Amino acid sequence: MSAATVSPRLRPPAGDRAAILDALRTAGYRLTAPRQALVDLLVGQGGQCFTAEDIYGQVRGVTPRLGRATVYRTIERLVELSLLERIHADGPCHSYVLGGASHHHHLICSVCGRVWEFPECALPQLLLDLSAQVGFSVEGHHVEVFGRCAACRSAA
Amino acid sequence: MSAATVSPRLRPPAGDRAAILDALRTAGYRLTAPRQALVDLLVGQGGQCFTAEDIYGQVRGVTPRLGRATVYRTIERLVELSLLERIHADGPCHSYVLGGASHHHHLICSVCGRVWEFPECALPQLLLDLSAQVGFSVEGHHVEVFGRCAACRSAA
DNA sequence: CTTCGTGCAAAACCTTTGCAACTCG
DNA sequence: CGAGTTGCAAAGGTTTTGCACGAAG
Repeated sequence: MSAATVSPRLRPPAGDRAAILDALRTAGYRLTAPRQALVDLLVGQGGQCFTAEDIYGQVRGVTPRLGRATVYRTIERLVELSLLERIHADGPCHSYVLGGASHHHHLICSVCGRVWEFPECALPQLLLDLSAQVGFSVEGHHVEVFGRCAACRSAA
Repeated sequence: MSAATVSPRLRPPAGDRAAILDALRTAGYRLTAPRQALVDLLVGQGGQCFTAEDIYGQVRGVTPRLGRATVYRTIERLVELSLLERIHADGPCHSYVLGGASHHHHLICSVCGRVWEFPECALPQLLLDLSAQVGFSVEGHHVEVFGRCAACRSAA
């Protein structure tokens, strides 16, 4: 990949354990052991997207007593705080990626599931103009681009 | 709404009962009574998005003997034929809208759930350029804009 | 201490599947 | 008729909830 020459550039998804725990504490949530274990796991996903059930499966190997409900509740909390972003990929219900704090969009590899973020909002003015035409007040938007990343293309 | 002056314009989602039945037949599927009842219901959604369970709930009042499995199987078939489009809105799993045959994007009212389609692909060249930078081969993309439609704004 | 969080288990959902009966073409 | 469809019921999966115990601040 030679992405370094043009801007805006792509950057790897954020996954800062300390920052996440900090945000949790700041929001008034307790820093419990299960939450820390889960944050560790999430950071360990390396920017790939995952489902709640994925995480539950993985956590069983590390902290077997950690319950399914805690996984779901923690994920929900992180989404509320925009530390985790729910992405709307196909498949068994919701997937998530780390690092939803800043506004951005996704580039999703259909082979390996890895996600890249667009650090800038690339929504064209055109869409906003069209929305205004029908009296629409835009509250948010979501852009997903699907394709094959370089690694998966060369592997084929 | 005064959308008529600028192009590309918005158009209401397609919902042509005859065309759908025709497409089903052309694809080699039988035109059974349950399928026709379901198509009627889908057309009757008036461009709003819905879940499979929504449809099942509604069909019970009209054709009580029509089973849940038939609803799910019919929806799947229509999606395969691009007569129905799976949209990735939040909420209890998958939602759908009628009229996925042409490439377009969605404008979704967060209050009433009504969906407008962008008849043209408005994905900015920028995103494609960025994708190319990281060696990504783009296979598809999906754009959703959330907001409040004119009717829901004036109702507030 | 008091409140918030956890684990467990069960419940609630949504979706898919197996199979005998049925019906469109 | 015969292949494709349907209904029913049950299974499979995911997500949510209730509650008593436990831990954090």
